[in-house]
Parts: sequence; C-alpha cells; structure tokens
Amino acid sequence: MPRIARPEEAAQMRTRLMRAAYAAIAERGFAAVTLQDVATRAGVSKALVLYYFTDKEQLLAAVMERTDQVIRSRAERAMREAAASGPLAQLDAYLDALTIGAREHRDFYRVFLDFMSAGLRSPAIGKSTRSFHEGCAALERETIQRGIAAGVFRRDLIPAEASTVVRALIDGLSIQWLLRGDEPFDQLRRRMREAVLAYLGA
Amino acid sequence: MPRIARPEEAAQMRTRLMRAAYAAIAERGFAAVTLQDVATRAGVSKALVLYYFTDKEQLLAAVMERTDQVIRSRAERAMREAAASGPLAQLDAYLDALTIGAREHRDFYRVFLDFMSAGLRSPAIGKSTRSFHEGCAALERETIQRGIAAGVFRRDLIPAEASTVVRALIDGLSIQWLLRGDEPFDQLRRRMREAVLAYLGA
Amino acid sequence: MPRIARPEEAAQMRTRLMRAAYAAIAERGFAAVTLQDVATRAGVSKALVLYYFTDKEQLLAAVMERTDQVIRSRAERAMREAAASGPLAQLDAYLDALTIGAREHRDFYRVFLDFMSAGLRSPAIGKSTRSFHEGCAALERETIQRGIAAGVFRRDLIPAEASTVVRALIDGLSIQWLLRGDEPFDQLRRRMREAVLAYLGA
Amino acid sequence: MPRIARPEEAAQMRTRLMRAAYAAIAERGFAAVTLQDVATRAGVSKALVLYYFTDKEQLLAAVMERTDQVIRSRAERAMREAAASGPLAQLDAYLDALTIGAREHRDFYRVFLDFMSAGLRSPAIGKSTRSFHEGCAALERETIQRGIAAGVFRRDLIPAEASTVVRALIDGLSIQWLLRGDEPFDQLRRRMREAVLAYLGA
DNA sequence: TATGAATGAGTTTTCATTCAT
DNA sequence: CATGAATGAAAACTCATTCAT
Repeated sequence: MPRIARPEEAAQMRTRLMRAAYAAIAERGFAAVTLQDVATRAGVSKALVLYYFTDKEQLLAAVMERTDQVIRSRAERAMREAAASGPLAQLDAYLDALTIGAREHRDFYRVFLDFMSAGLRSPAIGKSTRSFHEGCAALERETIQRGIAAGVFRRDLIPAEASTVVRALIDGLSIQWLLRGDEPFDQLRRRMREAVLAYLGA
Repeated sequence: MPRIARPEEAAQMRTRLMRAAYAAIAERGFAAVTLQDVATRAGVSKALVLYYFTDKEQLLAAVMERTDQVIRSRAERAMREAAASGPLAQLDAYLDALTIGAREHRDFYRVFLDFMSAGLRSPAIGKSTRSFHEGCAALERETIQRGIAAGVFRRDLIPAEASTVVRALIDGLSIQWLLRGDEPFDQLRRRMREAVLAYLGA
Repeated sequence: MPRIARPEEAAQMRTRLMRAAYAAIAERGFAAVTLQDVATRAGVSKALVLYYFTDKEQLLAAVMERTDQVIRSRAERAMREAAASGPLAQLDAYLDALTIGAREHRDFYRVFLDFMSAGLRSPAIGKSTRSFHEGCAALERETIQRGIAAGVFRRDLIPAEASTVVRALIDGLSIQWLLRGDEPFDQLRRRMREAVLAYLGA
Repeated sequence: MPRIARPEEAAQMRTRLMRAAYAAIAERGFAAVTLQDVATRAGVSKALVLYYFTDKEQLLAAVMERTDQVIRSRAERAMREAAASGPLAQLDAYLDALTIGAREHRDFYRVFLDFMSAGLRSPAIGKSTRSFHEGCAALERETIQRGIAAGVFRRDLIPAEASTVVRALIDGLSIQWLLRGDEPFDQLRRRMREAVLAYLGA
C-alpha cells in the first residue's frame, strides 16, 4: 500500500496499470492474465503492480470500476449534449457513445463478458458490473420516459422494464457480433438501433 | 485414448465426467475448474478424467458441445410438439423449453457466459458456442416466419434479423437476471416473453 | 508371472516383447520408453507386458541379456567358422560379425549406450552389460593369443590387457560414429580394423 | 528469464545450479534427475531453478556445455604449459589433465555417458557432446602432429584418424573402468597411457 | 519508489502398476 | 491368457506473493 507521497503521480501509475490490465484482459482473457502480463505491458516490474494494488483481485476490480466510470460518463455527457434535440436524438447519441469504434467495442465486450462471469464469484467485481448495468439502465430510463411523454415511444412501456430490455438488446447483440467475429461493425450499430426503436415502438 | 471395450459404459463414464465438469464450471467458473474438481465431483481419480479425455481442453470442449446438443434438442422437441397449435403457442413452447427452472437456467448461463468468453480464444470451444447460437436462431427463424405468414407478427420483420434480436433478448435478459442474483425466475420468464412479443409486434 | 501352460508360445511372446522393447529403446531412448510403447509395437495390451515380465525393470534387464546372447553367439559362430583360416581371418570374421549393418549397428550402440548407463545404477542390467563386455573380451583374448603364437601380432602383448584395448577401440569408435550421425558405415569398419591391427602390431 | 541486476551473483547462482545438476546426474542418472533433486542439492527452491533456466532441458544442456568448457580448458592449459617439453611430455600432460582423480573421472564419465545418449535425441545436448569430442580431438591432433614431426610417433599416422582413435581409447577404456566399478584408478591411467603410446608407435 | 530474487502452493500431465472380467 | 478400466505417485511447470535492498 503506497504511502501517497506524490498523489498525482501515484494516480497516474494506477491508471497506467489499469489500462495495461484492461488491454491484457481484452487480448488474453480475464483468467489467463498474469501480473507479469500487466507489468510488461505497463513497462514496470511485476512487484510494482502489487505495490499499487494490494493483490491481483483488487487490481482487476479496479479495472472494472474504472471501465464502468469511463464508459458511463462518456454516455452521460453525450446524452446531456443532445438533451435539447429531443428523445430520439438523445437515444441516438447514447447508442453512438456506446459504440464508438469496432476495436474499442470488441475490446470492451471481451473484457465485460469476462467481468460479468467473474462478478458471479467475486463480490468486488460483481459490484462494478452491476453498477455499470444499473447506471446504463438509469440513463436509458430517462430517455424512455421523455420519449413516452413526447409521444414518440409506445404509451404502454414501463420505463423500468423497458430500460432492462434495451440493455438486453445492446448486450445480446454486441455479444453475438463479438462471437461471429467477422460481422461489420456498422451492421451491429444499425441492427442495434433498429431493434431498440422497434421495441420502443418508435 | 481408451480402446472401447464396452461402449455403453464408456459413454456413461464420459457423460458422468462431462456432467461433473459442467457442475464444476457452474460453481467455480470455467477458468478456476481443475481436473481435481471434476474428478472429485465424479467420484473418480484425477487420472481417469484424462483416460477418457485427452486433456483438459478436450474435456471442456466436449462439455459445451454436449450442452449445446442437450439444450437444443430439448427446444426442438418442444417446438415440434407444439407445431400444430400455431406460431404463438410454438414460441411459448420454445421459450419454456429454454427456461425450465431457476437452478438450471442459472447454471446454464453461468456456464454459457464462460464458454462464450473462452470461445473467443479457443476455436474448439468457439465452434460449440456458435453452433448453439446458430441452432437456436434457426429455430427462432422458423417460428417467426410462420408467425409472419399467419399474420400474428409484424409484416416488416426480416426473419434472419428478427431471430438475432430474439436471441439477443433471451441472452441479454438472462444475463441481467443472473447478475442480479435475487430476481425471481418467473419475472425473467414473463419479461422475456413480453419483450419478445412486443418486439415481434404480436 | 505366467504359469507356463504352453511353454513355447510363452517364450515366443517374451521374445516378441523383448524385440519390441529393443526397437523402442533404439528409437526413443532407454529412459523415454514406456510400457505403452512396447505394447503398441508388439501389438498387445500394456497389461500383457507385465503379465510376462514382473515389472518394467525386469523386461529391460531381459532385453539386455538377450541382446548380449544374440550378439555374442553370432560373434562366436563367426569365429568358429573362421578358426581354420588363421588369426587374422578370425579377427576379421569377429569384427565383421559385430558390424553387420549400419542400421543394426546404430540401433545396437544406441541401446548399448543406454544400458551401460543404466547398468551403473541397476545391478540386474549392469550384470548383462558386464557379461557382454567380458564375453567379447574372452573371444578377443583367444584370437590375440593365437595371433601372438602365430607371430602375426606383437610379442609384447599381454592378451588380457590387449583384449581390453581392442574392446575400447570398438566401443569408442562406434560411439563416435554414432554421435557424428552422418559418417559412412564403411569408414567406421575400415577405421576400426586399421586401428585394431595397428594396435596389435599386425 | 531474469533481467540481471547483479550479473556476478546471477552467474554464481547459475553455476551453483549447474554443479548441483551435474552431481545429481552423476548420482542418479540423466533421466532420473528431477528439478527437486537439483534444487535440494543447491539448497534452493524448485522454482528458483526455473527462474534461472527456462526449463529442465535448458538446464541440462547448459550443464553439458559447461562441462565441456571446464574439462577442455583444463586440458588446453595443461598442454600449453607442457608445450616446451616435447610431444611425449605434452601427451602425458594431456592425459593427466583428463584423469585428475578417481572420483572426478567416475562422475565425469557417468555424466558424459548419459549426455552422449541424450544427445542422440536432443540437438542442444548433442551439440555439446560433439563439441567436446571435437575439441579434444583437435588437441590430440596437434600433439600427434608434433610427435610425428619429432619422430617419436609412427610416420604413417594420419593425425585426423589417429586423434579419433586416441579419443576412442580414452572413452572406451574409461567406460570399461567405470562399468567394472572396482578397478584401481591407476590401472586405468597406466593402461590408457600404454594403449595410446602403443597405438602411436612410440 | 521500485525492483530483482526467491518461494510455496497448486495444476496439468505422464506412467507403472493393479484388478475385475 | 488377455485386456480395458482405474488409480497413486511423481514430475514439470506456472504464478501470485513476499522480501531485501
């Protein structure tokens, strides 16, 4: 546990290590990642990883926590910026924020898939994956409510239910795209948008 | 690689080992499963596992392959039996066949989540997860086509696209239910049915 | 331990297994040979090997014992047949009998090298390698004595010493030939003959 | 694969491990040596052995390589020092350098015998045993040439052939001495010297 | 702060050997 | 006689973690 002499540099190093770990998980899979992988990728010694994170589990939990924050705040910002343009534009902005690039999306779902699985056994990690799901659902709920109010979505939707369904579509379609391996990213984006809009009755 | 003297007993033992492995994965996770786990659960020695399966990877690949077969053939049978009762009944039969019990469903998605992830790196396993997805999609496509023809589903659906979406709903909702941990199983079933029907425009 | 119901067939099977073991050692090396190797090569089950030989060590000891007998009796016969033609012809006959073919010689020294090493730790095997060395030395001694008596070899030779040296030449040159891997077999035979004759002062 | 912080200490540890391995091979035989043996003998943990050597094969290859270097450089030095005293003295110096003690010689040929055998299947090890043989042959060749030039050895010797024969005598006699187990070391030395001189026609 | 050195606990895998049929 | 099934013991190797510097 580092005594924080220079807090900023410490935070930088932690970020560097978490990024290295994220990349390592995306490439080799959660279970196969070793501290050596992370250290090598970050250009530091294996021991340093455990200097900044108590143990491997803590590092990995921090990775998911950070991933949750990064992705969700990007989505939030996008929605805020599109708030004035109406529910449909806001929904598009949200979906765009979650699918910014093929490489990024592939890496994210590789990592996320592993974390969801790991979260079933590790409470610390489970907390972050749930936080991500719930955070996203909250954003979706908001847009859905507006859309219902604005009359662009079906009247009979229950926002809490519908947001769960929207989330399921995003996860489910992304996972299939990931497993297929060769499907164009644009097809995923189009399909996701259409499915969500169809479900919402837009 | 045993030369099989009594084929039936050999098949029984293989099944016993695959079941033990399935249970072990559901409980401890794909990556954490050891041959010892499997052996202990099956009540045999560690070495016997490798007598029936060349190595750990082969065993695990066989587990996913068998799981694919078991689940899919159950779904197929259910659909065949409901074929006469119309598309809606057939869809219900299909969904019921995929959600026969809380315990079973939880175990299946725990295992399946892990296998999807593992399949990204191991071709042998990837083959089975894709086979499962494609097999299910084929069944869904069939029902959707009938539903469109019978006028109970939206006209503008493209069966190949719609089956992908239905699959996404089933996977996505199941995963969320799994992660939440405490949600009643009936709620998942109801939500799944409603979401699918809403999407299909029934 | 087989109760010898049909002694001849039992002996045949033992021979078959020893031959298979010999070939396996030549190919894979003494240490790497498994009972499965031997069984597969002999076309029988692994368990049968241990039905005819108490354990692996016994089998291997028997292999060396048999090899000793086969090679030495061949050399003896050759020498007996050449007995009338004088010491030089007898020496040639002896050397020819020990170097009947490249393949055979390579296999024999591969196996013999391993057995010499193994004999350092296993008394049963050591007995056979010593027996081979001593048996050969006896044959050599005999010829040397005749050669000295006939005046074709150096007078100052002490047969017991000289036979040891001749044996060293045969072993040492064969081992070098084996290690080099690509040297023509005829070169070994020529060199061996010349070295022996030079040493004996012929 | 340690990045070396203190190169000297690392080299010391590597040497310590190679010595331990050498002793283990001499005692238990190449094939029977385990990493645990080596570790125990070196007074370190099993894992440390693999910290310094990628795997068991690398360690063993390094042992033979080092043995080759140690023995050959001793022989070279001895010959250099005796260079002024004439070919016969140089030959004696060479033979003395190769037979410095019963214990050492026994260990060396135990190890060497195993390595020769192992070198037939492992190229890395074969390289070292060949290097040893060739290096020794080169030294022998040199002395033989001088001896011929000085008129103390037979005129008709071809140095390249003769060095091979000398090497065969050294190996062959040493192996027999080793197998016999109880023969006085001096007898080996005397016999070796006499056989070599007799062959060279001194 | 940072790291190389060192280790212990665990995992897969191999194989001689036993045993019931 | 012969074999497939089953096992226990041991081996190489991996890796998170600790520690001295």
